[in-house]
Amino acid sequence: MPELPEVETMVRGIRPFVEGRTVKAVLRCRCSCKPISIRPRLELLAKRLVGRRIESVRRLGKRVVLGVSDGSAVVIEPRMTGLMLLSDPPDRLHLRIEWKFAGRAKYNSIWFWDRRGLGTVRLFAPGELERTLPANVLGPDALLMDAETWRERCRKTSQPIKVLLLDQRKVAGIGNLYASEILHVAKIHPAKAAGRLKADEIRRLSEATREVLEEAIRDEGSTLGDATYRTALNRNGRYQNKHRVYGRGDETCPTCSEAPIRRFVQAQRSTFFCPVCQHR
DNA sequence: ATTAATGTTCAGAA
DNA sequence: TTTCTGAACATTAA
Repeated sequence: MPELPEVETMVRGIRPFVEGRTVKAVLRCRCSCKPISIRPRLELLAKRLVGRRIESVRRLGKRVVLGVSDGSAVVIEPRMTGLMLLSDPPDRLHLRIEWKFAGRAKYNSIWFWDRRGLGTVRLFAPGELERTLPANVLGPDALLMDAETWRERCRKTSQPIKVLLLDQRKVAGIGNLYASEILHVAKIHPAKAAGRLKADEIRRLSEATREVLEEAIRDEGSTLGDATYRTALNRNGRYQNKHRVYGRGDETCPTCSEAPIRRFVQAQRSTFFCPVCQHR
């Protein structure tokens, strides 16, 4: 499930083989499943991109953005199971789009692979991305948040802090897995109202967010047992080995060794926490 | 064999 | 305005 660390890993993985290169072709991969959402349709997308250079590869929240030489931008949204790959997809059946580049390097293509097919690919005209995703739609990046920004974002809301962490308008990049991990490190109960967090809880939240996300990036993200996330070069992430609570219901808390991790549902998603470390 | 669960985003309802 | 629910989809486990 690509969240900030996984998307950052994809971006860093493909960047050296994409930036500065000219698009030679954009191809639909043969795939018997329902087609994913591509706007404009693939033939038109190809026409707009072929012959142009990709000047930048960056991450916007949980999205991958390819900056094109004419000022337009390709935005890839992996959602649940989407991956950006340089080679070796988990299977060929769910390859969706291939971008081919002119010239010869170690890798001359990138692919968007997506098993469930909930991912999307969109071309934004110059300036359109800034208009479509203004600050009130996409909050500040989780890695750039300081304690003061956290305080402002959490103000005056009864939203449980775990639910707030998932709200991309409040803060961009955190998903279900890292929300549980961050709150455990910060020692904050996931159901606590964000607006009632004390100053030192806000400080811990700010520090835990950076700590968890940066370490997860160093470990190239989390590859769960039944999930399909891999790096651009078909490696497993390693951060799953360091998960403290996510997916560890009934296991003893690694921090206090005093209680089993508990699972409950918030906003229709699983939340994991330690009732001792994260009291009240 | 059917059903639930998985977790991100958006449309539409409350 | 804000908050919530269901749908999009494919696969696996129960």
